[in-house]
Amino acid sequence: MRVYNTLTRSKEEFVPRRADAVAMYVCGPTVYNHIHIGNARTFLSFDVIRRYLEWRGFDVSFVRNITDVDDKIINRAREEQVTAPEIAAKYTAAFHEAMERLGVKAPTYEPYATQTIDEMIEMIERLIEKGNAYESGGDVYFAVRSFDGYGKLSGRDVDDMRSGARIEVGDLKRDPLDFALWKSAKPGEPFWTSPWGDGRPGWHLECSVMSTGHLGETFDIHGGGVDLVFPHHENEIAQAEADTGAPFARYWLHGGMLQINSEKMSKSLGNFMLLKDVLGTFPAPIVRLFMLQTHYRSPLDYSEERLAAAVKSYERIETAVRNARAVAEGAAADGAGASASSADESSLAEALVAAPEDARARFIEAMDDDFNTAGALAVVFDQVRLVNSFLDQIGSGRGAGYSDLLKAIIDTMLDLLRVLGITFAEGEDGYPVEVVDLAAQLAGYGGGDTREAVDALLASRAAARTDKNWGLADAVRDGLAGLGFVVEDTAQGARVIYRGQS
RNA sequence: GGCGACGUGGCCAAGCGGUAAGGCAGAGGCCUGCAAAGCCUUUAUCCCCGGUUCGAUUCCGGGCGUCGCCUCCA
Repeated sequence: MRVYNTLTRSKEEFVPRRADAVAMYVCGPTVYNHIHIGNARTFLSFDVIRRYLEWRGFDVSFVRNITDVDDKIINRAREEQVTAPEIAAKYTAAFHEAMERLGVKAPTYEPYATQTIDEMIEMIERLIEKGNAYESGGDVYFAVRSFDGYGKLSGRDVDDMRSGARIEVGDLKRDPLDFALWKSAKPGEPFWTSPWGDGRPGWHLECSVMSTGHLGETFDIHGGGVDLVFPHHENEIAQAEADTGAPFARYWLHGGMLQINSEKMSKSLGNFMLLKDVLGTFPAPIVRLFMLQTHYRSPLDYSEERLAAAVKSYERIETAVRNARAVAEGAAADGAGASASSADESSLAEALVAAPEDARARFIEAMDDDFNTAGALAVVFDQVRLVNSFLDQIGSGRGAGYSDLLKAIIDTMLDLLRVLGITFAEGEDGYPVEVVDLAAQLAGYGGGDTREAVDALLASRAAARTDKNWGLADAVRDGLAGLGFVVEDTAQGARVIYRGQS
């Protein structure tokens, strides 16, 4: 398995510190607002990485924090005239709900900054003791120049940065590059008691403390969006490595930005779409498919057109699964044996036999190469075409004998898609009540059950078609279409797919 | 200005030394009462210019263009 490591700017063989386990940390949200779809992309990327590592047999410890103390939270609380903890609680809950809706697995540990204050204070004390930090007017700063490796992650030279850094009048820093570990509290701000007076931790510190706290020194993977490389991750490294003297994280993985009109989506630019709103229009599997068709490190442009295209490709998979299942189940019911009736059919059958193992191998090959989800999806679509071609070849009613083969390939496809967190709803109903009226009108249905109504409509359409009463047959189909149903005539008879009203 | 990434068919996107996966869209054909779904066929001087190589989309240099970080940001 090879992964791109920002630290070395190259793809490296991935060797976790323990052969059978992976310790990974991903920077979680600062809970001052709903997360937008760009934030979601990063969480999704690392969710897939985590799922893949688990699928490959690693015991994954996945830590993702909640930063619930920060200037932005305080500002937001002021705006909304509530307390900072109320803001944090509100958006933490919203974050959890959104992650669940997106199908992002819950982390193994989810530490909160406000519950780690003691540990942070302890780290600051150690850093002061070692000469890497100093107190100044109630604040504590990290002395960037006291740490040799500063800039190694982002490829910066401390002296180059100096010219660009601004020095504010009355700054308490000794060096403009120094960053705050502890900020003294201003009136009305939340605070904790510390050896340097009442205050709160600076950004960056919580991640160093919480990651090493749960995963130990020199854990395997540290992830986040590329925009966190500097200064956030650079500072995390400085704090943690100055403290422990050991390497902080071994592989630094960074996700590319989600863009809109080729421009980074961000809250400060105001060009963002909230995840919860996007999920209101496009279900989680669609959003995942849309995002995973691009490599996680590449920029990805958001557009509704592309989401709509993802709907079509999702339906392509869904249809293949449904068709294969229908044939496999019908065949199993027949119980009769069958032999290939043509050369094409038998060569396709051979390909089908090899398909599950072949797909798995190619999927692994793609994912082992820095989590190439786009390549992995191509493998799935290849299986889709294989299955469809086969179904096309064997034609109607002759699936017998191929039932197990079809089931095996479908199971494999679904298994691979599950690694990407892309799932399919099973046997949902939720038909609109209007079908009952439609059935009363067109099929003489007298009951009140939506499923029965649909069955009655299909039965009346089948009868109409036998009588070549195309007018009635089409009226039924059009009526159902108006309610969000697609009618498909298959070898096993007519079938209805509910796509919802739109 | 400093650091970094990227530029592949109509749109999106893998591949990264032996002339190009996949998705969406388009065209033609098959199937269908008509559809839907599906199958088959079909669409690429891989941004430009040099260089290395038997051979480059793939490596190196230069150019042009787009984007990110350098301030809060996933």
